[in-house]
Amino acid sequence: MKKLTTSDLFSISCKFQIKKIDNLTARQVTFSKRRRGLFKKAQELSTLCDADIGLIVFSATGKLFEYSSSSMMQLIEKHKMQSERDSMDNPEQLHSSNLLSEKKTHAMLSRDFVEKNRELRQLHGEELQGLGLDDLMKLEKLVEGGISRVLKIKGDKFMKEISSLKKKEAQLQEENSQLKQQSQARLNEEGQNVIEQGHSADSITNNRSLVNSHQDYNDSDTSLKLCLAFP
Amino acid sequence: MKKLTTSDLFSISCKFQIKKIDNLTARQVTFSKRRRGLFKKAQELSTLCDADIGLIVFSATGKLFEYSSSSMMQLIEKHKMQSERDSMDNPEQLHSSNLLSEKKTHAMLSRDFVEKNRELRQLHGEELQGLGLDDLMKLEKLVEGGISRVLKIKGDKFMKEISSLKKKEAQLQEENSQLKQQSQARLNEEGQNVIEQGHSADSITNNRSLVNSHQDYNDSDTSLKLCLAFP
DNA sequence: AGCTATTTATAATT
DNA sequence: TAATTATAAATAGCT
Repeated sequence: MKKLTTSDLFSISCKFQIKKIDNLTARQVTFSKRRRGLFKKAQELSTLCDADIGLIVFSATGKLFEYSSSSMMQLIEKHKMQSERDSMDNPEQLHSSNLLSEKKTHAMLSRDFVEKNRELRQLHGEELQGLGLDDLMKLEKLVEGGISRVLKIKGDKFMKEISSLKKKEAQLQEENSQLKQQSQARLNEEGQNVIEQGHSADSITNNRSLVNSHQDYNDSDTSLKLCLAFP
Repeated sequence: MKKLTTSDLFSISCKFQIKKIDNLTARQVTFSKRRRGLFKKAQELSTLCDADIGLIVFSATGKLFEYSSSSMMQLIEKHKMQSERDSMDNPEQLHSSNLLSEKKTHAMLSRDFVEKNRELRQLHGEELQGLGLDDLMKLEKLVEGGISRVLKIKGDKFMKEISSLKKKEAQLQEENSQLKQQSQARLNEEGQNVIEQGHSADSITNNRSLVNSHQDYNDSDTSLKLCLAFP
């Protein structure tokens, strides 16, 4: 039996302290090894239990390592959605049914997509192992038969969502520019107003302070002109 | 020494097959155990090597489990940025005219999509005609090999575009509501103004018409109140 | 869920 | 960085 060292005695209850490794080299080596181990385990879990897994690791130096059993993007979207759904019991649930249904569609999409991908991978995986030609051909028919339908539906849904989003964007932009125009128009009318009734120092002062209180956004040019017009 | 069983012989090179566990119960148990293990290892790596780690696991049934050494949101943002930076070497890097590049992306996507579908259908068609087993298998490999890549890239692009659109939508909505607030605030101040200096019928009329010209959107309530306050 | 035999991961070392 | 090995940790198969 190996003799007991001080460090043995020190660490009887917990062999390896889990705390930041001081030595830089050791830390880097450990990072490398454990990272590989972690990724492997993630992959195993995903395969063994049919789980959808995403793993993002930033080294201390900021380098990115990532693994995902399907697509990181999808996974993140799915995660975002789940989070939102989980916090759906909170205030802003009155989210105009439009956005809601959109999210639903999107969620379903993600799920379908991930599932199909997994199905494909599984079939692919099984097929690579020792299957007979017959099985191979059966599988092939199965996969191929499904693919075009899946692709079509998936594509349609994506396109639908994208065009819906673009439409909404256009609407918002429209509304937005209207608001800006109106803002502008109002300022101009205020200017006219001042000119028309501006005969007492008092009213000028009033208007000036009114205008200035708004100059923290993009009409400030106009405001300035208005003010300077009255020496 | 323990005697060798059939299963021992079968699994000399690789003790545990990493493939989906058939038995549901066993799968669930393993999922539970390994998930815990994975999370623990993630946590350890994060602590030991000062890494920033995020781990997202969806069970086969869609239940979400997650771990992150800091904040999942931040991590995801960081990841997104990294990805963007990484793909900065590609065509659409002149992201200044955001919408333009987006349209380009979209167009390319559509084109890719249509093309791939056509390719698939063609292959499918060829294969249905009297090809030999060898050709069949070659084709299969070709198609299958390509599909996952295509699906992955396509999905990623779609997701990217969608989340970009959503982001833009959020921004617009934000800007929009700010504009509305400002509009509101100004109307209120105008109201005050009217009260303070409102001694001539002229000025009232002026203000009223000004207000009315804006009532085609949601401040109309306030506008009405303002108007009615002066019989 | 808890136990144990066994496999796997990994810290230390070269 | 890559092997090697002794040891710790994880976990599959049971109960």
